[in-house]
Amino acid sequence: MSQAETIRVPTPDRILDAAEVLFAERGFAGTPVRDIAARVGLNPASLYNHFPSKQAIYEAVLERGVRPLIDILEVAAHGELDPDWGDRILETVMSQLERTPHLPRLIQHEAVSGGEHLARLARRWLLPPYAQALAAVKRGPGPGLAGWDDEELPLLVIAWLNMIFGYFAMAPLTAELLDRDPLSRENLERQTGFLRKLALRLAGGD
Amino acid sequence: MSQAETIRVPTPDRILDAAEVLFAERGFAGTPVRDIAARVGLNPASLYNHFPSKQAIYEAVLERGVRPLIDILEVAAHGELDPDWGDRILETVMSQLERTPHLPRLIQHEAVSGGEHLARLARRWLLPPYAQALAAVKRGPGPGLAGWDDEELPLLVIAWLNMIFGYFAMAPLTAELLDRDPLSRENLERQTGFLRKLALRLAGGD
Amino acid sequence: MSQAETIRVPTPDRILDAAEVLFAERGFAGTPVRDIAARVGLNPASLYNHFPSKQAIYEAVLERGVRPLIDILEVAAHGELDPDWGDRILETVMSQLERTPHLPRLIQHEAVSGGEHLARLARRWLLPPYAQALAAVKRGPGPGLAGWDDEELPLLVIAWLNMIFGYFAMAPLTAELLDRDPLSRENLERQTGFLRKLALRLAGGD
Amino acid sequence: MSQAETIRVPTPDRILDAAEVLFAERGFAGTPVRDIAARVGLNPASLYNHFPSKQAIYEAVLERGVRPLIDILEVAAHGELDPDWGDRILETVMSQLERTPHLPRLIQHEAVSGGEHLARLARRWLLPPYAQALAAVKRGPGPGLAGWDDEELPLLVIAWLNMIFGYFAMAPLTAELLDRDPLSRENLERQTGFLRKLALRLAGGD
DNA sequence: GATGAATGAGGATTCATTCAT
DNA sequence: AATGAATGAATCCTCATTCAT
Repeated sequence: MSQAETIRVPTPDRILDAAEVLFAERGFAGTPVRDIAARVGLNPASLYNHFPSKQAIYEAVLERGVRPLIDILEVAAHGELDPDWGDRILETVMSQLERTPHLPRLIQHEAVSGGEHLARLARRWLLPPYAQALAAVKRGPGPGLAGWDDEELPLLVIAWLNMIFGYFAMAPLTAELLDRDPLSRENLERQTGFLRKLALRLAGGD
Repeated sequence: MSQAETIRVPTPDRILDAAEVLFAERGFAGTPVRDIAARVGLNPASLYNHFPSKQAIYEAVLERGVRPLIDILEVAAHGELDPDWGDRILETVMSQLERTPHLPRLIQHEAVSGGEHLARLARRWLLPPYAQALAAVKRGPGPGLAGWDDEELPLLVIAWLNMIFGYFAMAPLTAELLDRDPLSRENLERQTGFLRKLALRLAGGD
Repeated sequence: MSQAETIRVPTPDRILDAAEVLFAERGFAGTPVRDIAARVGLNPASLYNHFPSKQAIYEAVLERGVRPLIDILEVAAHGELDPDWGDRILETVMSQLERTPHLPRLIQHEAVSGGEHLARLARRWLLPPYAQALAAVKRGPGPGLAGWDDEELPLLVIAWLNMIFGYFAMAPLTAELLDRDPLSRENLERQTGFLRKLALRLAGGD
Repeated sequence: MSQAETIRVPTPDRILDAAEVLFAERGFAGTPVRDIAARVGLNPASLYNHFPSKQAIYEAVLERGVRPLIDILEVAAHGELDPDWGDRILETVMSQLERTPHLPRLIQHEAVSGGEHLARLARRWLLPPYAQALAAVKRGPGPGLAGWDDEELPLLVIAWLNMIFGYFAMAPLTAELLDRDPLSRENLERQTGFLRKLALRLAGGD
């Protein structure tokens, strides 16, 4: 346990850690390389010993952050479609996002920008899980999806994504509105419970 | 009719038009004044005849875009709470956002950044309508809000905002995912219908 | 006449003047933009109001310097082939180079580097006059070219160019060797006379 | 014979080999240490195990390249002044330059720059052979130097150097103009023959 | 109102060099 | 003898802004 303190996090990871926070807060253009370096306690030039460019850092941050989510969805997509299927995904995703609470903001930044980044981002990372989610929803897990047309399903998935990611991405704003920290463990659990309830209603099975 | 062509849009408005698009696409930091000027067909220096700073342009864009939304909510808050209350707001908001489709992305940029901008933004523009929306929901419009606790209502409002605004803000991404333009009149109407249906379910009145 | 003093040299020209000297002295890579700006009495950023890049400045310097030489050769190529033809070219070229004594060093820098610059340089500026010079020599001006094979003529032209340009380009070195300024009017005249005499010998018509 | 392949060129020499090419191509300022290292297949830091600085590498390259030329001239200066004296020097120099074809470009770079390097270069390496060449010419080797004034002799020597070195230094340019490799054995022999013929004419003895 | 020119501050990145390993 | 990581000083260039015209 005292060992944990002496574990040396490799420099590239420390760079990505710093960059993740800053990119999430201020976006790509709003984040000077210098600030990333300062946060790592490094000279800006040193970053270039580990990454060839700011752009590369950005992409590495995205890759590193999105990967676990994709894995979750992939596993879920191949898992059993028992009645708790939806709950399990929701809970896994929420607890993963709790670990990387900056990621949704980063993705939001990206999505909102709609630049070239996005194209690659969407094709490489978002399209597959989106397709999986859609497929899963169509196959109808446990509670069923009574009352939704097939052509409404994509909108449902998107609305769902907006609710989950939006909650994290909008955290700074929500904090202002609610006057409390939306990312605290307590509030995250409340939000998870809320979303589960909401899902139930949307599934419309009751 | 040929008059329409010769209508001279005042320069400040043309500046705000250009800035709105660019700020929405690339965020504040990612948008050089030069690009705004170029889009208006103006020398960068000329912008300073109309606005004192880039920052001022940004705030004017926000103000101009958010104002109508606030007005809508204010009117709605004082209007009659007939059974169609929710539908009317939804439709008015959606059609207003159709006219300024970049605005949600701008707000997203802001919300996601959580910088100083946001504080003012929230206090001046978002808190009031949020409070109104919350109050309205609590008073229980037409269909009622069966089954939600009082402390869940804020989360419900936020989720609702995320769904509405997210649809617009994520348009560039959604376009990739759905392979069609989410902001076309047809798709906007579909989304409005979808949200109405969704609201019904959330209200839980069935 | 006192008017001449008050003539304002346009800033772009002043930039090119400064750049010409520095590029000739230290080459492209060895010349910081900052130094060019300082020589003009300008902030480095200001250069970019007149030229889009350091590279563009470099090319403008070359273009501006080489143009008159090309014009000379073009005129000469179409002029009469009287016995003094060679002398006239030599004298015109020498007096032109006297006015832009840095140019040969610049060209030397370029030629010696053999990079992409050179390819364009050669094709656009040097090939035509070279071809003209070669053609002129072949048609045999006044004194004739007794004793040289056709296939030796290109080498003769090149050797000739090396002698003319080399004298200017090597001036810093020659100054060391001769212990006097090779670019002084007096020495330039001596060199011109020398080259004329040398040309006579090479032409072989003794 | 298979031994030739396994001969281990000492690292310092491999460094100088790489540096010679790059310095000749791009000059001192235009050549990053990193590129030299890469060409040797070494880490940039490793160069500093063999040379104390980039500058030192540069000077070592010059020293190594110029030394044989100096030796040639020294031998020649003390050799017999038989009628073939000039031819012998010419041929020895040409064949030496054939072995280090980058050297003239390097010297050109230096000469053209006229910086501090040059001063030392000239005093240490160029002045002595220049003086020798001048003396030799004055003493009048074989064919004699009919028709040149004493004060023209330095110019003659310089012109001569320009022709010899220029041919190598300008090779990249000449290749463009002549559309063939000026440094191929065949063309070098042609050039040697051409220069011999030219020397004869300049000596003016016929 | 519009603009060309100017500029201080800052932007990402490169460079030569050092040093612990 | 080699290297990965670090760094201060530059390097080219962009940016928001000012000001005289």
